[in-house]
Amino acid sequence: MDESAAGGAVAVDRGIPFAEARGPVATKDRILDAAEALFMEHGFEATSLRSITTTAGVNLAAVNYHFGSKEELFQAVLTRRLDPMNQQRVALLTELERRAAPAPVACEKILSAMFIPALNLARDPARGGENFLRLLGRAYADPAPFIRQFLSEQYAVMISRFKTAFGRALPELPKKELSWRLHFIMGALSYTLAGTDALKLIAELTPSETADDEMLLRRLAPFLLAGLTSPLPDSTEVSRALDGDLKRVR
Amino acid sequence: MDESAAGGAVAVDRGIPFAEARGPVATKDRILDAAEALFMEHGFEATSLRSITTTAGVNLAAVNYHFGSKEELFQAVLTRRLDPMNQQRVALLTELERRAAPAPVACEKILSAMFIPALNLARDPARGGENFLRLLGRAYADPAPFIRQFLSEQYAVMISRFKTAFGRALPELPKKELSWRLHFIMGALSYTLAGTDALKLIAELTPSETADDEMLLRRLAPFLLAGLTSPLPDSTEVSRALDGDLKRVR
DNA sequence: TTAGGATTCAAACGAACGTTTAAACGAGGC
DNA sequence: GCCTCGTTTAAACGTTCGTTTGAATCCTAA
Repeated sequence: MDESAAGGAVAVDRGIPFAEARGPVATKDRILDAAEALFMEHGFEATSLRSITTTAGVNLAAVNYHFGSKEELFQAVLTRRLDPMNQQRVALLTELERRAAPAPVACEKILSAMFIPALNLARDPARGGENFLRLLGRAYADPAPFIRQFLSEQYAVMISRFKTAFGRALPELPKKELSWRLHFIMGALSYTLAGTDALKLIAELTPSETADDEMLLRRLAPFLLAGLTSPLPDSTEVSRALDGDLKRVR
Repeated sequence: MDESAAGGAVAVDRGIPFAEARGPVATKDRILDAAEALFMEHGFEATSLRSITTTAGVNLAAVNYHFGSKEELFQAVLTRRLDPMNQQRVALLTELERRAAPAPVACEKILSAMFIPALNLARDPARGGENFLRLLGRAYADPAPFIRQFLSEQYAVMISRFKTAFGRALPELPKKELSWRLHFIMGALSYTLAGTDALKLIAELTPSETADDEMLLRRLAPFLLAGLTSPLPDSTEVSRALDGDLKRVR
């Protein structure tokens, strides 16, 4: 069953194959679209296969037939958009490095290579594309082991490349500090993209404002660039403020 | 049933009440401790009441008897630690404002008033306290409506106070921009505290490093301060880099 | 046209879930 | 002593879940 499913996937991806189109959209794509929307809205655990197949207008057993399991379906939903995005990120960075060589690429350029593919994804006219980033942001924080492992593998190559690039752009910054700042950047990015309504309301931002991914990333990028290029933490004011006030509170 | 549960809670919180202690720890607290640990590890949906009551060593029906429902139990788990933390944040800020008056409190001081109570929570010797921040970070990204609404209400007062303080410290910054930056700060903070293993590994940080909440917040605070106090986004390099490169990629 | 593999379908499976029930328990007050 | 009431207990409730089954259906290739 796994064999047939994998074979079907290859055939579908290559365009109109032999005969598995049912109506305007093939079953597999209908499932992916419905799953993407529902996973995004309710999360992985709270989304049932029955709601997915009902929304997609396909039989309940179709998911297990085409994808094997609910977990594999979730990974397929992520892969469909994540894989091209990360490939585009690496391609952009490679092009930037080629142009700047032998000098290192500037920090703001490297950051833009991370953000532009995310922007393109946010503007994908394909159904659900404009909200996919929310699903991605939520997946980052999901405790399910299979999701965490999947994301680790998906991002490993890209993060490694960007870390090297940032290291060249910021030679004076210790490697460990760079690791932390990259961690913070990925955190702020994914959290912001997840766009939970809870804290949106707290920040007194209207839904129409938070729904505009492009404006969101345009504001986030300078914010993160400032943090990334800031002086070492031990010599800044907050650390001293923490030191002074902690003694008083403890 | 709700009445009796509420009455029991008050009695327990006041110390050793009439006669509801069963062993060293009362039933309600045993449930809260077990629920906190399991919710933290598996999330809300993936944690069953049976696993909680088994871990706590109490009867399955005890949760519905004492808390009413699984959702109310989750809120009780959060409230137990979140309420004191946010109250401490507001108290710290109030004290800072009293000392600085009539001048505005400096940004780094305001930030420290947000971070110090989180640090104290991370170091709480009470069982599970050191890992509670992870649960909190995950709750931020949870799509369940009752969680989002609960967090909104819990944070509304505190965020409003801090937003006003930041507004005084950064008078030249437009209100809208400040809202966004606060949103980014809350995002980076909660995401970092959630501490998903997936991206930890990506950042090549060892588990022992990421488990140290104090060091984590000490590195995060300067990072966020730099972003908070950075120049307006439209005049920075990233925005221009985005403008230039976007045309090429699109 | 026919054989055969891929796909769809209705139905059911067993397990796990949150919640409810009614009886049993245990300590204090009259 | 018995009655009361908060609490605990074992058992079962009804529902929903992901997955499996086996026959029906469709399309292509021979």
